[in-house]
Amino acid sequence: MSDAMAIVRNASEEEFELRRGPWTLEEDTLLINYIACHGEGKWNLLAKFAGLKRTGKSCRLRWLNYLKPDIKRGNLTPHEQLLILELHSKWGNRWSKIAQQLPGRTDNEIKNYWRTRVQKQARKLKVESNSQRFLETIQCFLMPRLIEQMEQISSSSKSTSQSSSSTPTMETQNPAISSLLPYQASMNSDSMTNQPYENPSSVTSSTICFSELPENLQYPTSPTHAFGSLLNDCHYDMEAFNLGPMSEAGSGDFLLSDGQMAGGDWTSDDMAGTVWNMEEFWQFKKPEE
DNA sequence: AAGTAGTACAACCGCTCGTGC
DNA sequence: CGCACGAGCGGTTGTACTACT
Repeated sequence: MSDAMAIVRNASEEEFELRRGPWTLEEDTLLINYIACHGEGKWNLLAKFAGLKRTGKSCRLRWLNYLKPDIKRGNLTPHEQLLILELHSKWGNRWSKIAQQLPGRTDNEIKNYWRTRVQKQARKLKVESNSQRFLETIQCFLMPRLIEQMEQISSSSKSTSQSSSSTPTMETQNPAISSLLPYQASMNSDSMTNQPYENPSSVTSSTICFSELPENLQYPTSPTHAFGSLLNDCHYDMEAFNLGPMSEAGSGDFLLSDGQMAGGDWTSDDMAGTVWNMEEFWQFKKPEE
């Protein structure tokens, strides 16, 4: 059927018309109530018994991506963006696997983020989004800038807030994340030590300012090139960065320090305003054709 | 204010995988 | 082994919203 929004008739299976398109409040309520009473699973039967004129597939998707109580709304924090970049460099388009490391975020959301923001910039740069060159660009520029931004948030919050938050941290929310932190011991930045991360709630605006990038910044010909030119003043331990293809799990993975992960409520509304501005970032000089 | 372009994201589709018979 | 079915995954599309002219 060419008309994607057409009503599907399948008389052999259903005596009613299957609904498609946006969910209504009534449908959402039906689905929520049914799952509250009977739990998830058996989606086709669920759709039938809940009185929903939807496919089981559709119900499952609606629940997992939108209605589930622990779904986190709002912009991705710098920490989450960094984690996505890191995990994607490791696992590729394994969105569900990546989503498992970001509590409250769905694979769909992460996929959308990657396609609409990251890949779009790759296209602008005429860099193949899955190429080694693009991977290097991410590693050499995006990740350090995100780390720097998180560092700024950290130091800012330390100076303005001494109260420790009782809000669950990313680490405590998801033990899997804390297990992904071999990187912490390698980061030599003064504020990248293992100090507990304070609640950054005092930070209300922390959009990365990429105007700090050198005006004549060249597209990196190598990771070393990029780090050397950009991060000499940033106190990063270059040895700590695994600048290789990052495709293998294990030692040397580029991961966040414990201090970055713990203590801060990265999910707070304040942090939701910390949209990492990709457009500003990509202002550096495009590679020669 | 209106039209247009760009963006974000919800939803759908096709495919694969696992399981039970 | 092969089939049917449910579940899940990644890719793609449609559209509402926003920014820009």
